[in-house]
Amino acid sequence: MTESFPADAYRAHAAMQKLVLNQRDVRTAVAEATGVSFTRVRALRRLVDGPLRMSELAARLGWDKPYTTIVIDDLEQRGLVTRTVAPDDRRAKLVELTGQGRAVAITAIQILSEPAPGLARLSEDEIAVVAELLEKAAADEDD
Amino acid sequence: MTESFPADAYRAHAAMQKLVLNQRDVRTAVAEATGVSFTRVRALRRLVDGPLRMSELAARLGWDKPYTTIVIDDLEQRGLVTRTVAPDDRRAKLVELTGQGRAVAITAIQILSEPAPGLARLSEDEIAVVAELLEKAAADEDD
DNA sequence: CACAACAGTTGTGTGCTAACAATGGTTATG
DNA sequence: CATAACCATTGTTAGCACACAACTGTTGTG
Repeated sequence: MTESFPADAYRAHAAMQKLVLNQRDVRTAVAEATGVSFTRVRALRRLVDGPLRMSELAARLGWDKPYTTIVIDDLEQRGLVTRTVAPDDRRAKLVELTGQGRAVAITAIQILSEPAPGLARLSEDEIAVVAELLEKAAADEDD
Repeated sequence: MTESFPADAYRAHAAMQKLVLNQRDVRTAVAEATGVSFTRVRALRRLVDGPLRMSELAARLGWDKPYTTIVIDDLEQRGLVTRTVAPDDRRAKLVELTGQGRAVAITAIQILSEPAPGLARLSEDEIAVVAELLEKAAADEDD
């Protein structure tokens, strides 16, 4: 935490913030495009690789179980996920995307992965350099 | 909007998102460190360069006036800003940071400008290159 | 089979982020 | 000087993002 970065690190970080956080808040953009709040979209995104139990989902999203129930209730009512009893444990429920839910998740992913317009100011070679270096820096966890 | 970026732009963007959005949400970190919600801190940050009228502040933050009133009420009660009648127009109020309010704003700015830990994985020369290129890409508006 | 451990739900409550309509006081304009 | 335009506030309403306690039903264990 007290790593004492070189001044360029602060410049780079500030520039990244501008590029990533600029266009009137990504969360708002996702929510408007999908009609689902960003937090709920996070849940949908977690499910694209396959169904999860409520408790698994809660753990990965960092939510407590009651809150997860509320969110999934809402998504189920909207027809974006289904809840079925787990075959191996009647206590557990498997939450799974519907076709519609998958479509919403994909829309969100596309919006989130759309590069910041400012990157167009760089040449292809420059972008390649940036991509290379930043990927080295970001070898971490996920959202 | 349909600019068709090279694949590296997507890679760079994804890496930036990881770096910027990783550490358990900057907004939460700021709120916890200052005891003031991130949205309210935004108002404080707008005031570091000098007092503003309510309507000015509202316009710059993209809020409507009633909501701005609520936020400033709260900040005033906490002793972070003062409200005084504008000398040239008795309808208008000038909102100004107190010493304490300025301290909160500065704390927030420091947290927000702290580089992502992952950047430590790059050499000083690499960071310099990244800073150079990203600043070229981010020649835009503000928060 | 009693009982602890676990999965999920319900219920309650809090704070934040707004939006909109209506109102009162102040300034500019015809 | 009447009236429109403007500044800020109050009041109302609503959705969202959680947290915690208590409860039902299910599974595993001694």
